[in-house]
Amino acid sequence: MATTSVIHRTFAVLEAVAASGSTTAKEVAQQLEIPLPSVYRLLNDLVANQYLVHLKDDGRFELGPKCFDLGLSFRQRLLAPSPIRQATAELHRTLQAASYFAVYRGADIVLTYLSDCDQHPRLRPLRFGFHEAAHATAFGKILLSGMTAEQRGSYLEARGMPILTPHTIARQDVLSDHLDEVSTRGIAWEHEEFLPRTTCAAAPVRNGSGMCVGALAVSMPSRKVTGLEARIESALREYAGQCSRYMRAG
Amino acid sequence: MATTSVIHRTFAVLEAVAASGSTTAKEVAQQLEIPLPSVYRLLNDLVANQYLVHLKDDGRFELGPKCFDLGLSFRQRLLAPSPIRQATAELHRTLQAASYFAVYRGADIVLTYLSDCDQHPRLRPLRFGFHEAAHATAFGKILLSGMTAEQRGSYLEARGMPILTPHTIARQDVLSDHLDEVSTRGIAWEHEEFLPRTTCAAAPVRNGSGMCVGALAVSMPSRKVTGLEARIESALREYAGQCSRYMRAG
DNA sequence: GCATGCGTTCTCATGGGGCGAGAATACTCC
DNA sequence: GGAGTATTCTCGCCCCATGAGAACGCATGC
Repeated sequence: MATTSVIHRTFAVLEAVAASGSTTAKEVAQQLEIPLPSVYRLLNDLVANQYLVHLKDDGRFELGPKCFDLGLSFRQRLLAPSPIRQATAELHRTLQAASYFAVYRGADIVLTYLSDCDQHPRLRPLRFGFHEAAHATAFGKILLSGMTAEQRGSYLEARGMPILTPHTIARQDVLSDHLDEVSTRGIAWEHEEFLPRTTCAAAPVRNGSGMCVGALAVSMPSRKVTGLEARIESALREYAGQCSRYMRAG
Repeated sequence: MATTSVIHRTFAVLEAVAASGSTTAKEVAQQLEIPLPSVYRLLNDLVANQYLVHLKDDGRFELGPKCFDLGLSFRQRLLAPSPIRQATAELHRTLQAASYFAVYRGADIVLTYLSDCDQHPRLRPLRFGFHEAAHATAFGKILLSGMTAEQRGSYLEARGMPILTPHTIARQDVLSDHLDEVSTRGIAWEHEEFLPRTTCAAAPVRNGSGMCVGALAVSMPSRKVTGLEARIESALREYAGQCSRYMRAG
């Protein structure tokens, strides 16, 4: 499948170490079904490149500093710019709800900022860099609705549409109709399709050409939403508009 | 030098992308002096493994989500346990100074927690995962003094003793004498050897066998230190003692 | 001291597959 | 439609990754 098997293997080893936190050459070998000498070669190469460290005491391997550096570089590159962060934080304050900002990244959809607090915590699986389940999140719907039909098709093809709750939209045609509506309304709602008892809403952020480039979203316990729909939508539009203004300027 | 050149090359490409934030195949090729087709092969393998993404719009390559995952795993593995973090934070509050906690990690010396605030900010280059310049930091001196002579020798051999300020100790024999003193006093001072106008101090944290396993440290503007030396030392000893107690228990 | 076990490295013959020049293709922008 | 650029394909060469097996180093136990 992958052209160069060495590289694939190397990352398999690296990820095996990452997953277990701390492991031995033997464990990696039997887990990945690679002969021991080869595993040692790979591990040593990874150590030489500072992606692993070899703990001499007990002969275990763990992640090395370069792994963290990569993470930092990724974060630095992707973190939403300060005006966007501010708008997201104000949305959080205004609606008393955890707020999110997401963008396209190549073919992907990625969360690049979150604003929450102890009273209004983020949804558990959501974090900076989150890039799954677009079909079941409000910001995902916004960004899916901004794609061309074929982009969206290959996106859903590649990732599938996992069923996360009884309300998750699991059929492409249903989703497609739903996204048309999202697109015309300029707001996406997500009612317990991602997590039980949780509702999200999102609005698009556009650049100078009017193209959708991002999504601003909030999450709330479903019981708190009733009656506030209009207020949520107008706040989303308001702050998404702020973001769009920044996008047009920059 | 590295046995498997493929792996070395692959990481060279990955790091080139990380360093530039966003780059093209051609730039990588001429920067690393690797023929273009080979660069594309490596880039595509990295994309296939989710360590890079290929931005279709402008044909640039950037870091992929797996990079962030690695960073998270590293952080999760290394972050100091909660009692240690609390002790470090209390030291910060007590002395009104940014506080740090560092440990051994294989042959390395790594910062695994920092506690600071706007009034008492951390030293700029210091961050979670920092693992350089042990000869010029207080916590580094503590942990170097806890090594055997040959461990320390090979450590300094491998990393050298870069001169960071006019006061940086740059000779191994001088450092060695200094570390003997540190070891007997049970406190390390660092006076503007790492950053100008900045002074640090550290105390060892020991496990049940009395072996040094960590270092608790503070940094302050040098002008604020005068007259407080005794108070700083006793607070360091106090909270390092708390950490040691935790280490004996765990 | 000798035996045992485990982690790690070495040796070496084999052949899979990585390599890179060059060409071909797929784009985009005038 | 043509020039320029980004990306992939082709293909034969030969390098070097591979893995079985053995050897080494270093514990611990008897």
